[in-house]
Amino acid sequence: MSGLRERQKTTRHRDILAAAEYLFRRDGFRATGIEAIAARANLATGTLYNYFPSKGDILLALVALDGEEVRAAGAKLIARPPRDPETAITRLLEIYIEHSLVHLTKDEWRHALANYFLQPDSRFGQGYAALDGKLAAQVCELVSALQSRGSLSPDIDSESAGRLLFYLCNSEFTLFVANEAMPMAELKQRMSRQIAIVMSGLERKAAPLAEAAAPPRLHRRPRKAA
Amino acid sequence: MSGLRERQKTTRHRDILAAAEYLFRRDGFRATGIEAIAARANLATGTLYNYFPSKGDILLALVALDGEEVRAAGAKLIARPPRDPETAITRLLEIYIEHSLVHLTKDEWRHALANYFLQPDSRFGQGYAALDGKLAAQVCELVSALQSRGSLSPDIDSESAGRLLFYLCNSEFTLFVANEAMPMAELKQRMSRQIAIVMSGLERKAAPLAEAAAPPRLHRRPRKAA
DNA sequence: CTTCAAACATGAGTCAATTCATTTTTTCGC
DNA sequence: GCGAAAAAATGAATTGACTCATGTTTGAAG
Repeated sequence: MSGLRERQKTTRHRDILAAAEYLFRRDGFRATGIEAIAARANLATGTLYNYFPSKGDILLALVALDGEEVRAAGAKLIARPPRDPETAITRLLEIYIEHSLVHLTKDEWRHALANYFLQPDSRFGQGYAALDGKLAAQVCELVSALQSRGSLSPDIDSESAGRLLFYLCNSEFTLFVANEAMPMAELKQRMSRQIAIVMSGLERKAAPLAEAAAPPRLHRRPRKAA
Repeated sequence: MSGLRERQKTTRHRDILAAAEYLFRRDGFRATGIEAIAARANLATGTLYNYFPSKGDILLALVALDGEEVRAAGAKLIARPPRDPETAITRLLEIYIEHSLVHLTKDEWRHALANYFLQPDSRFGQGYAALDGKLAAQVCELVSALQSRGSLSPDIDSESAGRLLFYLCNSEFTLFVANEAMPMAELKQRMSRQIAIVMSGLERKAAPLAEAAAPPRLHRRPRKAA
């Protein structure tokens, strides 16, 4: 492909995101006008729309960038997870929520969530959904790893368990974001209580003697159909 | 209180909601203009804003009405819950999701969620949050009832467990709503898998021999009332 | 039955995101 | 290089939710 055009395109893409990142954080999403972003990125408002289909999509693109960082951080933990399974899960989910406010404010998260629901099928909406999917998959992966290491009962569908844990995290995060006043400590506390409950369902039943007498009732579920 | 004015106020309130309900469903939330709602309710656009602070708040008010119905339906089930605890929980959550599409479309739910995030602190945003809270509380109540009936382990915080179950439902519902194509059957299936996992953490541990060291009061088993 | 203040209704006006017809720039075959 | 086609840039026009200055109705005191 032609060099100049491609390069300018990427440059402008970056410029827009950088301008938006700065202004959204400084003035808030709502108060930041498209014109201001365009001006800061040295282009006309109309031009901006050649790069992003809407203001909301710019924000979702920023969230996606952030998400990629989180995914990488999570992957590191999964590579060498803590021994205690509950600690391992808790750590992973804490990585997610702790990272969440590094580059984005609660205001931005609220608007990102709103914009996702407004256009879940747009290119950037799908990007957001895909990100969520990747993180959920990461939790599933960790559960699976803990199972094959023998720390968790192998009888449970790691897919469902991972989803459950991720959605627990997500729901509490959502609540956290909707309440400007809630401190992160409270979010963590609420999360850890629920993690504990899930883990008690996932842990290897510590009743070796009884198992011989009464076979455990396994909650076997049909495998997810592709 | 003054009769005429109060009555006219309630009437108009109702008229607006009725008009919006009709138009949102027929044309979609976005395509429905404020002017159209106002016209159908026989008032000027400006007047409408004396009753609802924004278009989104009208939708949230509709959701709240719907939510009240769901709460009532849930209360009935709680009054006489199925014997099997997993069935009881599943039924309650299914009531929620089945009811969800009776009066509202996925499009409306998407916009309702978006509007909630845009204004979680507005009067109607808080109303939405309160509704969520009430439903979550209902699940907690059911868990608690199942505990005192002896169907579930009494050692678990019913508050956290209820929240966990409700959020599981909510998260999957959210996914369902974001994917126009997903059928309700898939939503139910995903939900039931995760419910199963949570329940295995809540159920009375069925390992009597191995639990010798555990506090004896765990083994109290009241007869089920006939 | 008047009168007045408060509450309510009105619709033209404002504001900001998005679109679009037009102009400018880039690419590429010759 | 040169001209036409394609791609990108532009900012004025559009759109639709929301506001506000103004006019109208209501309820109660005198």
